[in-house]
Amino acid sequence: MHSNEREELILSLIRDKGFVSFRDLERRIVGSPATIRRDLERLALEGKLKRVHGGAKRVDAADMGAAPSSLAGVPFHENVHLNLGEKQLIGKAAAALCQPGEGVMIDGGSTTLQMCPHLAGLNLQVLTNSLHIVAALIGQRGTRVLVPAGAVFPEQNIILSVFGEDGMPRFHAPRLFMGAASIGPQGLMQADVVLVAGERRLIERADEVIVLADASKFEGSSGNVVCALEEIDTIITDSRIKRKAADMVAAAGVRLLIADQPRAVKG
Amino acid sequence: MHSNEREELILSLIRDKGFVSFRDLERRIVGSPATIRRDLERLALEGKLKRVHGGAKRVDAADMGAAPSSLAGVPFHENVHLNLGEKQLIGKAAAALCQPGEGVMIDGGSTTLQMCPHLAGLNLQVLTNSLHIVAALIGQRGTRVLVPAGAVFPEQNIILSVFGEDGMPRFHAPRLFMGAASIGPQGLMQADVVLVAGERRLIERADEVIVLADASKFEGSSGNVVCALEEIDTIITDSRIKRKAADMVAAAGVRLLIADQPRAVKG
DNA sequence: TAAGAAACAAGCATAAACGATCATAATCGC
DNA sequence: GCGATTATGATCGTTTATGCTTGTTTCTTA
Repeated sequence: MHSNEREELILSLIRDKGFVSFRDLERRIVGSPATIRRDLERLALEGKLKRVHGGAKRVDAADMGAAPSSLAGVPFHENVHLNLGEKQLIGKAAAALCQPGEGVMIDGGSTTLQMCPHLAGLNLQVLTNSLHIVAALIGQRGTRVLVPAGAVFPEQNIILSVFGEDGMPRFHAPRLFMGAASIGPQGLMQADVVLVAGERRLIERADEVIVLADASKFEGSSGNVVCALEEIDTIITDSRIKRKAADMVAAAGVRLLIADQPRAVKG
Repeated sequence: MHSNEREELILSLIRDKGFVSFRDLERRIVGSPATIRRDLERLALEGKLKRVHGGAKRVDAADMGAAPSSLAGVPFHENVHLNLGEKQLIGKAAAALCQPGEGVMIDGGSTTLQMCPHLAGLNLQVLTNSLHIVAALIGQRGTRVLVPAGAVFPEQNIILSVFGEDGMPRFHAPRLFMGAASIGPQGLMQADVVLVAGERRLIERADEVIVLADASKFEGSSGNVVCALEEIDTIITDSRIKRKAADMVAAAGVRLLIADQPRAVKG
């Protein structure tokens, strides 16, 4: 029985009843409990199900960090579902890098979005140009949200300054958290050219640039270069990153954090 | 029987009847009383039900604490439904005052919000500090949304500049559309003092100040004065406005438009 | 108001489920 | 083919869910 078959079976069972017990899977699947667990783990990381003690269940909106605010009424990209579990772990690891009370910048993206739930209570001042991030942070106890001046770009749901200035002349932060469409030898890339200008400005204002990118981001390489690898200080990814990619990153002097293996720090 | 099944059963019973007795759950659930208690405890912690002696019941508004925006008078989401018909007419009349292609400013509020649907296709550039307005205009064909720099105030859902400047130094518009908590001899008033500073700044940037206020706004007079009647150029209201209020407005030299009787322009 | 019954909370024991680690087999890429 | 990577199976210590017991609180009713 191949992993494809198992995966299909598991997901179809969950689709039908919303939940499968581990014992049920043990009966239906030829294979050791360990294999089943690994299947569940993988599928959970991809955001296709949610693991619970004794089995697994369907993912619902509450698991995706959907913001209650009306701003979140803007349809999210399918991207949010992709590798959801990994993004949640990466987001949590990124949030752990924030010092209580400091100011940070958070760029828009489905991965950086997963930082937000973990920022409550840190009393941060968060500058972001992403309305998705604003919606996720709004109403969070102790978190102050700052936005630059500019025009709202509805497709990306971000604010970009239209005059030369953006009303945040003196803002500087110890840390900037960024997403990425892909990361390759050329550097960090975004699929959308509109994003680039805004991100360049954020980079200039940060002491440390931290990039949140799950392992899949190291595969393709299409897009517009935002910055070279050398400009990045830290990349947070997951353990499925290929050795080759990890070597490339290390060669550029970038610190690499593996979110799902907190102790394993390569580079 | 797994915790998911139990959870689903409990919540569905509560959804249907508003209450489940503990004995009822004991009969339906295979498991010890302790397990059921723990389920109820957990669900109550998640806010999905409210525990009462002998069972559990649906959570209602009284259990959820004061709504966050209720600090500023009537909560926004309730306010939206109040006098909705009049507000829609007033909003439509206000939108009719906009010239295609021009830049306008729209202050936050449940009445100004009703302008938004009628602005599509006018190719306006709208500066607003209200995230509610942003959400309503976003994705609208031909409308460009501008926001000032600043901190997001979650209770009012608006952006207020925190540094001296707001990144819109050269912005000036022929028209500003404002809401109001009440209008009296002292002038235009808002229930929330936080709103005042932001609105003052908008007023300074406008050639013409247009206030959207249904007739009920002329009754009470509690709040903080934003500007005197003389600073207002136009008020759009509905035909239920009292003669006395209309006279007061006219005496201040304000143009009064009646939204539900387009031809009747008093003053 | 006081006694009895029901409901409840807290602590403890146990078995199932879990995560981590290592070893082995299958697969892939050069 | 050979090394590297990946998938699988087995083991072990830890965590979690559940059930039971005990003592306390709350409701009922006489």
